[in-house]
Amino acid sequence: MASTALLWFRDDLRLGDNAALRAAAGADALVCLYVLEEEGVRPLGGASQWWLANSLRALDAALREKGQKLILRSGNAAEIVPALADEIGASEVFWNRRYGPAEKIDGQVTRALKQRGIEAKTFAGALLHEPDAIKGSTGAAPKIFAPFWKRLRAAGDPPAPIRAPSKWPSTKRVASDDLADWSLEPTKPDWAGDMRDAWAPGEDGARKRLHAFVDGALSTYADSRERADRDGSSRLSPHLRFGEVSPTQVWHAAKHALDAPAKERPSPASVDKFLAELAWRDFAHHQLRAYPKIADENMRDQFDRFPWSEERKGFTAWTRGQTGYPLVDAAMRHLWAEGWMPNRLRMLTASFLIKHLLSDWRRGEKWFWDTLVDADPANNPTNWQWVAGSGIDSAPYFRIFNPVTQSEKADPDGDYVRKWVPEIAKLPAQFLTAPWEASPMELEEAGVRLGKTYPEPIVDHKEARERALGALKKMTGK
DNA sequence: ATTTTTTTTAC
DNA sequence: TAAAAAAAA
Repeated sequence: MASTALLWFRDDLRLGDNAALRAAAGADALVCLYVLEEEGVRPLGGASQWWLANSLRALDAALREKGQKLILRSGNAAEIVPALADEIGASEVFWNRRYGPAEKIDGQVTRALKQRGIEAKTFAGALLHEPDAIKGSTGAAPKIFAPFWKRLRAAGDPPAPIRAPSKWPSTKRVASDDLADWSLEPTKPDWAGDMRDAWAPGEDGARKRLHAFVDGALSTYADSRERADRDGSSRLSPHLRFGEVSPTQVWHAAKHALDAPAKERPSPASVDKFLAELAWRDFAHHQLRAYPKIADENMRDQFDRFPWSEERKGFTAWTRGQTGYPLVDAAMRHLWAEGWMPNRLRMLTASFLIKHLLSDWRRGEKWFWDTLVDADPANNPTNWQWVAGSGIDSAPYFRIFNPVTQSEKADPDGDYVRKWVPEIAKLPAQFLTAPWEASPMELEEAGVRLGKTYPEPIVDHKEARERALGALKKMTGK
């Protein structure tokens, strides 16, 4: 009897290194499905929705070249997947495993399929190593990154990536939603223009980005990643978020760069740093799994009694890039325009919101969730709790970034600030980190009127720092 | 994955 | 006296 397989795509919108796909392609007929889930997973923010729409289009186009197409359905996956499996007469349903609260849905799907006599076949592919593979001396995954990273390294390289199937089964005609009806992309104000220029969602875009990075910025990654004025980041985060490239593919590509001739070879320190960043992604997924409410609850409950400021004006100024601290503002405007900012500036802007404005980290996390194209249910809350100090493994409460010092280090010539805060672009570089220090004459020559064309700092750094240290110290009870 | 203050060291 | 290192937050 001819077999039919259902392949359920989720956060793995790729054909390469896709174990579930490889296995499903062994059937006689194949149907590929994506479900816009309305239950059991965190609803996507605006920027991520834009990315998803483009990634789904890219995946559908790639599948059509193979005689397939991507079937779209929306609703509760626990009902949709078994129903579709029934509809097409599938004997097996394939997917790559995901981790965290979404596992509950997958369990429901598995049980519903079993009742119908259909087998769920699941595979690894979302992380470098599956959560259960990394264990500390207690048998649980280490809750601190350093030992986690040590264990992950000790586990060795993840298995080599596998290729997309070379032979494809036939497909079946199945009704699909129309992507346009999902309204994932902006219409009235089309705010995605800068995103279209900055990104190429989809597996091809991911592959090109990976190669560009491995052949380019990786060589100086350890230093360049700290610089806002250089393209030192890999910019792979949204591709990884939607699984257009697997962390395994990225890991092996970075390691492979060490085999290049000496002249083109990246420094081992840079490769190591980059691999550690990849490991942070695994670490965050472990954290999400251990703390399903990581986006809503402090991991350290002493933060439950911290008197966060409910004030709105400062928060709004932060979201709009109007704090009066040029590097903070540049980064927040960059985020709004391209749906992304480099890691160092995420730390700086998050620190500013939490420590300088005393805003609850959850407000900031939600803003990033809505505006980042790479908004990830594990990474985003993990990193916000890290900056807040409320995470199990996190920065100590007294770690407060100085926005001026950071500006001097990350953007010494002011190129990044000039790009995103053009109203002060004519100021000499020395004042682009702190325009309030320029004399009235220098401000006038640059066409800057503080408080009019560009804000005065909404808080004084020294005062804000002392205020935060006092409040945080009081919270700890010491 | 820091900043600021204090202390030490090196001219 | 200034830079570097250490300590404290």
